[in-house]
Amino acid sequence: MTRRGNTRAAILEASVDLFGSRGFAATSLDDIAGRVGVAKQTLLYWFPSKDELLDAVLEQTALELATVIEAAVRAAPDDPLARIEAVVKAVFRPAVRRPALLGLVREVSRLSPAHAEGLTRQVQPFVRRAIDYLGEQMDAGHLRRADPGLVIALAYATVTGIATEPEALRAVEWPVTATGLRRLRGELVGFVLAALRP
Amino acid sequence: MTRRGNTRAAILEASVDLFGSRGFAATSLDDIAGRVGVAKQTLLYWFPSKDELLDAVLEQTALELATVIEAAVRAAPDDPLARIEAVVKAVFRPAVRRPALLGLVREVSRLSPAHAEGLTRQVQPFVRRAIDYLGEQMDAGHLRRADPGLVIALAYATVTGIATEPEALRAVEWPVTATGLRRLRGELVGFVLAALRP
DNA sequence: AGATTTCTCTACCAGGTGGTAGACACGGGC
DNA sequence: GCCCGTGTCTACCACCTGGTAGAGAAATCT
Repeated sequence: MTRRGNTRAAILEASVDLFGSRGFAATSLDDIAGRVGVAKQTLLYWFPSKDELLDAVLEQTALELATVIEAAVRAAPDDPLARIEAVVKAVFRPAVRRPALLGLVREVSRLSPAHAEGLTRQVQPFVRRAIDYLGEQMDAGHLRRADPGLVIALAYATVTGIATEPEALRAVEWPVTATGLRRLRGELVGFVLAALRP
Repeated sequence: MTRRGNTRAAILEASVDLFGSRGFAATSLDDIAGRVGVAKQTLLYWFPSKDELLDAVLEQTALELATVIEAAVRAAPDDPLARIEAVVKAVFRPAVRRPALLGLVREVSRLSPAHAEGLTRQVQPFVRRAIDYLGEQMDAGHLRRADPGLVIALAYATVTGIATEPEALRAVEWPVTATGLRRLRGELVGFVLAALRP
């Protein structure tokens, strides 16, 4: 049929969803192929092995998230709290629309160090810049004094955790509806900002 | 050889470690058996299937954590912030000693709803009590006004996230040494308390 | 002592896994 | 018209998975 050039993209998208929700090991190539509507061997034509498919998926995910975050930072005013709020909100949107995205990032800790390192290296410059920025703002008294690196890790853990663990929300009987999620976003921002305010 | 009655316990312990670190699907019965030093069929003697093994593992984990938390709450003074600090510290210890413990709790979101529900039901009374307590303390002005249920979920996400994602710490170049972890604990407590202080 | 229960093992199986080999269809360049 | 590269397929394989059947050793009971 000589599909349009989007087979590869469709495979990547389905892979993000399945790897991110069920986990890498729990997802078979047949699962992905089935969802895309293509034979397994077509996957192996585009990506020589499951491992390399994973690499590509991780890279694309990191890119997507980086783009979203970068745009949010650029659009926000200079105030650090406003910027942090913008980033949290920016990450929240894709997290809700496509929960598997952050789920995949989390999956990284379960994978081989080799895969993890790739993603780590990719976010490295962002982290570096964020640490510097937070450090300055703390020195200026605009943020609570703390270790900037850890603050990033903690905020990341909070946002990612709440977005990827629907069971935690069910446990506190939180309604997973549109309005419920909007309120959740508000509370999430409130929580993180309160943790960082001087 | 008629081992002492601890074969079952050894299987459970190894299962927590492996399910919690690699994930349920990525762990085979042979992996567990190998670590315990026993044949795979011995596992299937003690637990009729991999699924029921998982159930037992989840139940035991919930019990362990509940015990630790209960003890911490009981020992802490009546002040809500002091109690929260005590709980965070109490959870931090086992989380560092045995990272897979919390990793397993997190794995729940990837499993079938049936397994998740079991654990949810088990923590239900705790959550209920915690929500009531936080609500009262917020009314009394001892804590920042927010939705008590969500605050619990958020604090849980923060603690679990930071404890189960070594990659996040590596990304911000945090030293995973004894003193590094002690400082981490301090920053974690500081973060959560700052988020909850009125 | 003999029978029974408890615990662990070896041997095996059906089904699913990631991956290989190679055929077939299509389109563009000559 | 012919060839060649691209993209997709069917057929197949070696291996690993969870799980079954049943035997054997040791302790416990009678």
